[in-house]
Amino acid sequence: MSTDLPHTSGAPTLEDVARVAGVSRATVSRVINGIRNVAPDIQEAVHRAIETTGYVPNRAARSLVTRRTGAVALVVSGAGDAKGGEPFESRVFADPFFGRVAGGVVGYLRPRGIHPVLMLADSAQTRDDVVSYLRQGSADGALVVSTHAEDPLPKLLVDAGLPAVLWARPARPIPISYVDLAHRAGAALAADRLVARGCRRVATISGPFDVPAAQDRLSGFQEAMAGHGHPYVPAVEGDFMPASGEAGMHRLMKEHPDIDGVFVANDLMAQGALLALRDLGRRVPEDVAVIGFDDSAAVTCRPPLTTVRQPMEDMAAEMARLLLAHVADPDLQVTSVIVRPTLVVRQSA
Amino acid sequence: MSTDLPHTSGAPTLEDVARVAGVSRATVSRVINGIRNVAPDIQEAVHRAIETTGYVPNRAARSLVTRRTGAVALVVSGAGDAKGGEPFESRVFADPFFGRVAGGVVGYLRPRGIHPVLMLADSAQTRDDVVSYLRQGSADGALVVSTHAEDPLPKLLVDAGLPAVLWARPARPIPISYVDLAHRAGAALAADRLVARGCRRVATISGPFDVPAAQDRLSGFQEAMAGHGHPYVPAVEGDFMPASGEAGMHRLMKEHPDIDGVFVANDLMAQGALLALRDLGRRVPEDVAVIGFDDSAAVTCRPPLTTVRQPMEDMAAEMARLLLAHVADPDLQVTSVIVRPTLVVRQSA
DNA sequence: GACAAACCGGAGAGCGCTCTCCACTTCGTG
DNA sequence: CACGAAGTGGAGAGCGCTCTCCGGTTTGTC
Repeated sequence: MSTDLPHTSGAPTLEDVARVAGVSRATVSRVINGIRNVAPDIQEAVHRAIETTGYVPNRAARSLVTRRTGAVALVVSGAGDAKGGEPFESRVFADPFFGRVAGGVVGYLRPRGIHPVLMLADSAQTRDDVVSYLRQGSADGALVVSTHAEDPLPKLLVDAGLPAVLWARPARPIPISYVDLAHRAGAALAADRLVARGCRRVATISGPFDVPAAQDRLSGFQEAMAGHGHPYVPAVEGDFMPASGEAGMHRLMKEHPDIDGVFVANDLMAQGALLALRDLGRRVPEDVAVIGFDDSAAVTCRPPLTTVRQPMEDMAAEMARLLLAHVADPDLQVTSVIVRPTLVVRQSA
Repeated sequence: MSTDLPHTSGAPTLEDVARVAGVSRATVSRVINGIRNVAPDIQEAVHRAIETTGYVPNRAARSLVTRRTGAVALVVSGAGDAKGGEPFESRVFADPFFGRVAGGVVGYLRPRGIHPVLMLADSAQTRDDVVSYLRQGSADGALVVSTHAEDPLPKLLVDAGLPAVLWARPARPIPISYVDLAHRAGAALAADRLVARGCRRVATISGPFDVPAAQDRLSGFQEAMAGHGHPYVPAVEGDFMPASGEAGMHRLMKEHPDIDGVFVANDLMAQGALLALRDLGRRVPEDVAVIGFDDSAAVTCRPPLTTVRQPMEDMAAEMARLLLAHVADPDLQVTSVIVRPTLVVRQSA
């Protein structure tokens, strides 16, 4: 019969399905959303009608009434103008760190039928864009990874009453949920290992002092070394990039030629440090033991890097879980999840 | 006056703005969307009303009527079960290749106020999810990066009449727009360089034979070498990962100890090849010259890698541009954009 | 000064969906 | 056998926005 066809061109609507199934729109909606009891034979008829019409619910119409989108923003926030050269987006996404976080988020969200929207916030303008984006109901909440400590975005989100979860504790305390690593404990793991190996002259290459994680790793390491009877640990500051690890290692060896153990605040810099050590003719781990942090680039190093593993995928998944909880229950209390790192022993220490 | 306040709790709507500005909904809509002429003083009044109410248009309501979402899907498609071990999302996003593509896409899309939705398609189920996602109007089109040659997703998209643009030419010709690199020309650049340096015994480490780009790089290189009077070029197959480059290099040197130049089909494998060469005590470039491809990991190599640069960010931006054109005009003809690579000379050759 | 042409702003009809009533069955129970 | 409780499905009111008509007001032109 001709009335079985959609009445207008374009995608079939609920109305079309209802007509084909011989029921009302409301019933079809119930079947689709699994609400209340609908007699089995009618459910069956509706499913058949959906099948034959090729119906797919319209997301915009649905979220107009439910006030939910089934999307979350994954925003990378930082200072775009910090260093010249490449644009922010190139630097950010090229970092394996981001990739692993994205992987963890997607791994958790995908089975739940929700997808992350990639956003970058590197200026006042783009930060406002993120807030607007959420306010217009384009996403239900935000997962925020800040590259800079003083990032104002988290506060903007809190002030706007938008659900959000942060990667890492914010520099300035604000009422927002976050997931972080026990950096100090991780650094202590490295210190223990170095001492256990018999290293006597230990140094460290830290991350930028203005990022809390870098501070924690540094002070955690120094403290643990102090506990092992080494009150003074030479330290140089890097920027988490390989080149700074290389330069830092050179400086360290020049100033303290007898160093026999180094804790480097992330794997990327450790990679550079390894290069420097090789150039200087020092064997790793025989002459100098090296421990990295993150377990991000460890296997591609020569020798394979002993490192403090940060389970980024798990942490990212945890962020997603927390965010969905906040979205489901706006009154949910702010919480923090601190994950414990583990030491992965390979060959460099 | 009390009527200036939104009549209900929740976000202000067009209606609220209209009331405050003393005009109709339609006029506010016109001002916001910049359609037709609205008297300057009224525009002014509307803007003020928007300001005071803190109005933000509701995306769902808007796209319900415009049938546009202002979002595109960025889908990474491939075979998830190919190799055991880590889940697909971890492998994919950890690859700097993906990061650069994402960066290019975001760089182009962001100034236009549109954001990519990250999706993964690694099974029949998830491929259907992508199609459904687009069909329900959650995104206006798809940017597809396939990791596998026989990926069925592009065809599904074409069959569903959904706007989509591919990264790289599909293995099987289908009517879909794509952006690709002139791989053969790039390989020829490498051949020319090696020959110009005086290399006499040249070999190559190729990518997997089932990916078209790898084939093109291999045959393009062989052909160019033939043109230089070298009809036979020893070749081993890798999988684009560092370890396979290292293994390949060892095999090559064992079978042909007099090799003095190698073209490696991507930088990641070249990185591994460099490691192998160092282990074998060969100096680069004095004993063996090495040229990579992509310019992705080149600067972190020792020595810095001479490589064929693939401008991924530009290509990704071009994909985005093409997709938006297809979205704006559904009848737009299918096109392909082939980008020319350049040789970046560093120290390895 | 009259008439058309341009301009401006309002009314109102949906876009496709969810969800709250309500009416109608069908049971179980005293 | 009557009566309320539970279960089942329909009607209809919006969600917030865009956009087509249309009527009213200016402006230009002979």
